[in-house]
Amino acid sequence: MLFVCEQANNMRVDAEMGAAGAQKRPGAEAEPDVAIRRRRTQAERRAEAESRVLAATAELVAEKGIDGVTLAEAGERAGYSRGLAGHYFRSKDELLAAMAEAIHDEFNLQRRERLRGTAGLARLMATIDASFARTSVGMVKMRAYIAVLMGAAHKPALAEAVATFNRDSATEFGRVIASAIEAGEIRPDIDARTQALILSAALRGIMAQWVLDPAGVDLARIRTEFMGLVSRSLAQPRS
Amino acid sequence: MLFVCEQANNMRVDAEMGAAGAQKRPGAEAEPDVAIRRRRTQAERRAEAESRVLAATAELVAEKGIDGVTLAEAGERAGYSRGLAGHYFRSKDELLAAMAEAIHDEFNLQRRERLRGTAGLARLMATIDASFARTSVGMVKMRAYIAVLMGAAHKPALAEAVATFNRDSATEFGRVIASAIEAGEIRPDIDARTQALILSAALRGIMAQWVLDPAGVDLARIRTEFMGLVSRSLAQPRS
Amino acid sequence: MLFVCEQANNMRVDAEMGAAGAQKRPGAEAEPDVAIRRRRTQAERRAEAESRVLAATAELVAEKGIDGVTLAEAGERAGYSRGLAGHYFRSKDELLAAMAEAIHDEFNLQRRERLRGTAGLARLMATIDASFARTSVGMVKMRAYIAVLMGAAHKPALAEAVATFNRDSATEFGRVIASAIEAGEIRPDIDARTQALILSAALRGIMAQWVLDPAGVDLARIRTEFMGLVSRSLAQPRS
Amino acid sequence: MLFVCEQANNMRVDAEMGAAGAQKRPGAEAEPDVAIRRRRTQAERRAEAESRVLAATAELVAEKGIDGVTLAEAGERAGYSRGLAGHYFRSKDELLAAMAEAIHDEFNLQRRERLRGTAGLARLMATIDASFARTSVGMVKMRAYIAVLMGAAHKPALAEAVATFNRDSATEFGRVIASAIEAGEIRPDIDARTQALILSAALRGIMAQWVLDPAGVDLARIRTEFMGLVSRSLAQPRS
DNA sequence: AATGAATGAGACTTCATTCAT
DNA sequence: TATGAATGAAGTCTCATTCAT
Repeated sequence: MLFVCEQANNMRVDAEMGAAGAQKRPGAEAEPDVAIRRRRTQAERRAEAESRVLAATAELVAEKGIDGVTLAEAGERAGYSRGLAGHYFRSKDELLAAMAEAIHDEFNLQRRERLRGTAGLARLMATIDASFARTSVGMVKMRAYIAVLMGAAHKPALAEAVATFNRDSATEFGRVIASAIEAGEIRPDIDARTQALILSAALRGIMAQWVLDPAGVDLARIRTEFMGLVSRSLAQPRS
Repeated sequence: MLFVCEQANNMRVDAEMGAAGAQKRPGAEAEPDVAIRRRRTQAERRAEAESRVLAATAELVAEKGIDGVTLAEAGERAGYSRGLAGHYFRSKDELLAAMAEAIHDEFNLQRRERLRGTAGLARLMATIDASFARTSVGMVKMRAYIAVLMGAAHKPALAEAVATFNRDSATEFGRVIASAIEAGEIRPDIDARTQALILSAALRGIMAQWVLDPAGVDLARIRTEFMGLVSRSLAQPRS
Repeated sequence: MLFVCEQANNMRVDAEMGAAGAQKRPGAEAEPDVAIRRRRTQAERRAEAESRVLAATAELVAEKGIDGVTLAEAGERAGYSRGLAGHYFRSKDELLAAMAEAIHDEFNLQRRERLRGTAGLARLMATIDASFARTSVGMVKMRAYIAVLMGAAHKPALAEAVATFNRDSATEFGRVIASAIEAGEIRPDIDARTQALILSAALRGIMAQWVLDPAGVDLARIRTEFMGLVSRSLAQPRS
Repeated sequence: MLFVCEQANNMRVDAEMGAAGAQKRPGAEAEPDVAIRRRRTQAERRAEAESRVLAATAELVAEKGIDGVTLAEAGERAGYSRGLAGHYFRSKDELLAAMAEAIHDEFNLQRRERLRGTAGLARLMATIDASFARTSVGMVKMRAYIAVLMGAAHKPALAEAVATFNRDSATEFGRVIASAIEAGEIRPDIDARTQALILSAALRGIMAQWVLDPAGVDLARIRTEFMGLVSRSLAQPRS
């Protein structure tokens, strides 16, 4: 099971190639093609290995929690050696931060696709729907995501990443709500920023509850009821 | 099992002197009575020491997370020896479970007091309000509480306790909503059980967000908006 | 093979007992004798174990150098578990620092005994002689000592200890030379401080050479020649 | 094998450009000549790269000690890749041995220049002076030199090199002293070989002390006092 | 020739747990 | 009962070394 998240990995690859380009070593000028092809291949191998390690890390986080992961197991689960994860990410914190970013990027990608072409209240609903839709990719990523969110309380390396998530999420919701208010589709007597935070936090709480007890949480029903709750609560009342 | 003292760091000496004071109360009496009183004193000491250890554990969980706690530090933070926590609770898992129970008991006590004499929609609102009110005791317990909730995903010892929390919370909310529906104060076209789960999870999500970023979360405002959101959404519409 | 160095270990023991005394635990007042005897026994065991670990560390340093020592091996060589050295000294740096101090203390003790009742030029000669005499306790300690001295260049934890050694050595030599000058036994046209540094450093260089190549260094002959060299060089010329 | 460049951190680009400049010297010629020139260029590049790696290694040894050096860092510090040092020298031991030899060669070169045209006691003094003069090239090489000397105790790869150093140094001093005795400039009642060892070891001890604590060691003053000490001690007394 | 990807061994360090006092 | 001594397992991290490109 691999991460798609081409952004995160490509960025890494780009960085490497950039560095390699700047550091042209002697003897490479004669056969630039060969050199470039060689490096690309190395870089690709590395990118794929990193991707696999991140995916394996997510699995392990989902299974054992943030503190249950070990660098060695992440490497092995990815099909490599015990030392590889440490070799790439230097420390457990960095590994976790990279994993968090990868998941976040993937979620963002999904959300953007779902929101394409929506606006106003419909866009807000689509945003909420996208949160529930994430669960369709399976519980592993969601468990890892939730674990990262909570782990931020004690791991500075994660706190940074999570702060970004929060900013992104809050501004996204806030913008949508504000524009729906302007469009007259959402009642103007609410505070967009506060509502955004409430919705974001509530969705996370629901997802957390789901990953903790999938059998006890009927997610489809919750999705329906939650969206009804929100629309009844925020929709502009008919005058 | 409740926390007795808010400040876990009181010098142990104080505790001893308190106990000594209690011991010297009356005059001299017959043998059996002395034995009984002595035993009571021992039991009291033990209870107080346990209580302090649990409070210290909660502090440490709040600071460092479930996995950051160590038995030795729990004992020391409580003002006792490195070995005491292990001596009382045998293992780290049992210590954590006991701590979780203690926090839950305390929260329950608070809630019951707040709900006394309410009914229907008002009782639902009071229940929600009680959740926010918990935060007034400070962030330490709430952080520990959230940590326990999330830790349940990977620690069987906690899973049991958290399952109880969930049952309690869901039934409490569910009962209140159902009775409010019966009373005609809440619209009947919602599913009480699902709404209960949503509210419970949403509140937890909000609390989690708060403990993660207290400065970024205006809890008072959220309380107002959230209660408005709920009442608009659930209240029986005027026909 | 144990360190004698009662000072270092006693200090540790005292500290522990002092702490224990201050931290009187409840229930201990009734049988102070038992309590004290218990603690003393524990403390003694601990002191002996520490002493053995330090001696084992010195052996290992002599064999493999500062960086070749491992905490685990120090514990095992001392006849305990792999974890003990780490348990006592927390870190490799602290272990090495403690070992350095122990050796220094032992050397100081020896020197003081040898100097008892000497003065003037004779005292200077006795000081030099004491340096050579150290070698009689075997090469292990001397190798470890030299290793510590040089290791100070890269290990802050050792640098501190070695700075003390240097101060001690320089002031000792300096005082002796200065008083011999006053007594008219050493020519006054030399700088006592500089000569002290030269003698101290030269002796260390000789010892280093010896531990590096014991077969190639005839220490007895060097002792004679060196003392002749110094006395010819420093003695007050007959007018 | 000598160090070519004092500043190891010159950009590699400079080296390349220098080589390129050398390559463009004359005009176009016949095939074989071109081949030869090319090969010479390759060899030169290699020699320069090795030299830089060795210089970088000396820097790192000076900073972090023998065990603190890593192959990767040696390559990078020299301005090349992480793999180069390992590629050239196969193993860390060989790298260190090569570095030791390079430093020794450089020191020997300096000494020979200083001794040119001296004889007898003056030559002995010049030899001593040369030791102090080494310090003028900066502390880096001297620190590395001392580190190598001490490292020989535990690293077979260095032991061989250091044995050579010792032989060279002892024979050099021994020869000079013996010839000065023959010339009647040094008293005949000393043992040349032993004195040689003493002087050599003493100088090393002084240098070690200096690199450990440059601020606390007034090298100029020590040089003066030490040479005075030696000349007073060894010079043939006027009959 | 040169780079850097990958491995695996080993050290430090931290604790839960057991046990002696 | 309470303390803390001692063990040993595990995890993080760092590198020397090998190997593919």
